[in-house]
Amino acid sequence: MLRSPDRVTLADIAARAGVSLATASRALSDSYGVSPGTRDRVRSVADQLSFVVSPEASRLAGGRTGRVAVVVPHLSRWFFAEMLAGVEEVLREAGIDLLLYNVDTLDHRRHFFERLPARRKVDAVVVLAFPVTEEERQRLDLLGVGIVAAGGQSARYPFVCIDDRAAGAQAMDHLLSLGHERIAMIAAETPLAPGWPAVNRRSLAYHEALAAAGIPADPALVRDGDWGGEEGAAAMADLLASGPPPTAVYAHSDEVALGALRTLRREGLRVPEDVSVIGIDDHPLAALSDLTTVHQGVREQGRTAGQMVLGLISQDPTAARAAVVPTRLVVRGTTGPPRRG
Amino acid sequence: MLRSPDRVTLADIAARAGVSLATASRALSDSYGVSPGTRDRVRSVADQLSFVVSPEASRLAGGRTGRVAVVVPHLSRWFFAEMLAGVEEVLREAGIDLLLYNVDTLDHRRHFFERLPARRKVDAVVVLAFPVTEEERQRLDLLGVGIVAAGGQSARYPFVCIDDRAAGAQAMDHLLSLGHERIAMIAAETPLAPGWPAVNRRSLAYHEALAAAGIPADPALVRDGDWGGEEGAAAMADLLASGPPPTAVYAHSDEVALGALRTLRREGLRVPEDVSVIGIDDHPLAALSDLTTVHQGVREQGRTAGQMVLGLISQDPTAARAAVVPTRLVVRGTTGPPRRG
DNA sequence: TGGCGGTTCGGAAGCGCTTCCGACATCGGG
DNA sequence: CCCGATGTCGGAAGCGCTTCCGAACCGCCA
Repeated sequence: MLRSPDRVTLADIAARAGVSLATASRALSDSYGVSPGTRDRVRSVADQLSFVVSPEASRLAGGRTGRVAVVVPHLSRWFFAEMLAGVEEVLREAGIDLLLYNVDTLDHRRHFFERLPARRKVDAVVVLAFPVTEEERQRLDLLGVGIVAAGGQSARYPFVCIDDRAAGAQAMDHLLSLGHERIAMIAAETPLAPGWPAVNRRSLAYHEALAAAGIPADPALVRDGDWGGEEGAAAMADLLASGPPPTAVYAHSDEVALGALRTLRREGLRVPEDVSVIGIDDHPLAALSDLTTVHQGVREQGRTAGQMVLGLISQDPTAARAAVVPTRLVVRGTTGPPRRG
Repeated sequence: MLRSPDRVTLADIAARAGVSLATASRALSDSYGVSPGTRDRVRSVADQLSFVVSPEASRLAGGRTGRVAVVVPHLSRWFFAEMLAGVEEVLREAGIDLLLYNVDTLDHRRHFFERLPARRKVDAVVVLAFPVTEEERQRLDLLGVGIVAAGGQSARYPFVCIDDRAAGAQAMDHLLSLGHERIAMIAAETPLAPGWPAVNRRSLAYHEALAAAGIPADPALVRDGDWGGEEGAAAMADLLASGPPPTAVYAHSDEVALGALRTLRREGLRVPEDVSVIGIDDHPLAALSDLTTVHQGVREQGRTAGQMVLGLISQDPTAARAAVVPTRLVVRGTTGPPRRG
């Protein structure tokens, strides 16, 4: 049995503070029944020795794990990583450790929900921007801990997200106010997340805005694809191949918009003179392409989700169960009025 | 059938297998001194009840934690997230949990090394693409566990990275072979990582390539900045403001290159007709801007790092202590021969 | 002054596992 | 046929903590 270099235990703290093991434990875990004086004394001794309770022992003895699992479907995409960073920030400040589970393929996803590797290891779970199926929800319930959904609603869990319908409306209104009428939409759908409500609501906004402007929707101007840039490029190519180009393109995400941009440029179309393009996200690299977009505070959503988790863990009944963070239009260089003619 | 909370213990397994607790433990952990027959019997009982040892109890009793910490300086950047995904992939397959620590500011970094939140919680640590100082190395040693550096060498830890000098040479050779002579360099340096060797070696490649081609280096064509796109844009602007434009720009990263690209376009310079631009990374979004670059297998580096960690944990003396993954030039649309004249 | 409810604290029993140590059986060689 | 080496296994002692239970003590009212 190998011993770690530092072997300060609760017993040492208790001894130095002149209290029993039981009291020391209560003092550190902020339990009921310890006088403020004693508590502070124990705490200061612990701080002084930079002592932290062994999570293993604590958990084993029936306490909390001090850990939260975050399940993320696509780690290497900015949106997810950024939101994860937000969650991490809050948890770190609270001294909670973050267990990461990436489920970027259907196989991994199935594996995760079948084996439930987080079982008995965490006090709560954050489901990052993907909708769980009913079956998965049942599996997750087996963990017996609180769950929050970040970046989208899911299975009645407490959630934090943006108003996708409003975001879509912001994008469409911008295009419409510039005078566009022939507006294409490249909708994003991911095989990992069939039926992700965000998509539908962003599509809904498209149709609503068109209707409100008295413009008949043309199904030939709508394409579906995955969230990636290459998919956006392909959809745009398909759009161009099958008829006269639209004067504007509303993409469900910045990555998709960037893909569309590349296709347009390769085809010799000028942006925004010939075609305007708008996305949603405000991806930092999209700014480098001068993409007009709708900004959403991704990191902020992550942070809010982190706070919700903290509330769940501490059983705080006043903790928020829903949060919608606002979005805002960011006009850059890829949108302009349509050409006269 | 899995119940929550799952209350099957080793004792149950032992009883059903007709052995003692001690033997059951040995059988499951593959220790010495158990006959093959007994071991298989215990294992099949465990499988049948889908039993897994409680990591808490196991660790408390002197076993491993089954956890690895990954320290990453900038989660939301593709490079780091992608590499993290690689590490996660390997660890997940091995049944190891991944504890994430993001240290994206100097404060967080100091906090991490001072408090060592990973203390007593992990079997190994992966330091993701940032160099630790001597002082930090000493703190890290306090953890008493193995450490591997991914995405760059650091403090004599086992490492996996690319050959930055070779990568830089690939980029420079491409530019030179196109006939460029007036080549600018936008070097990246991050405040989080002073003296990061990758930078120096990418710069070294610049000077070596120039020298080998018999072209005198012009200090006026070199700029330093952070890794971000905005910094690249600023550096490019500065470059343009202070003299006749170069015919080519060698950027230390794709994000920097994308920034330079934006500045060039805003200034009305055509790419690659007027100015060629090359980066390093092969960022997926850079492909959407048709950026010529040097590809590095980021995810692969992460996976390799994950395997090194596994080797460390299992005390495998044959485990590799160093890996250099190859890079390759990817020619796209932002480079071409210089204009005649 | 006696008794009572409330507060603060200590003793001690585990939580589920690993591993030291020693018991026992078996087996080959002298 | 006996003895020690070898191979298997069980008993039991923790690992560091939480929490139940009850003891001690406080102030207060009758």
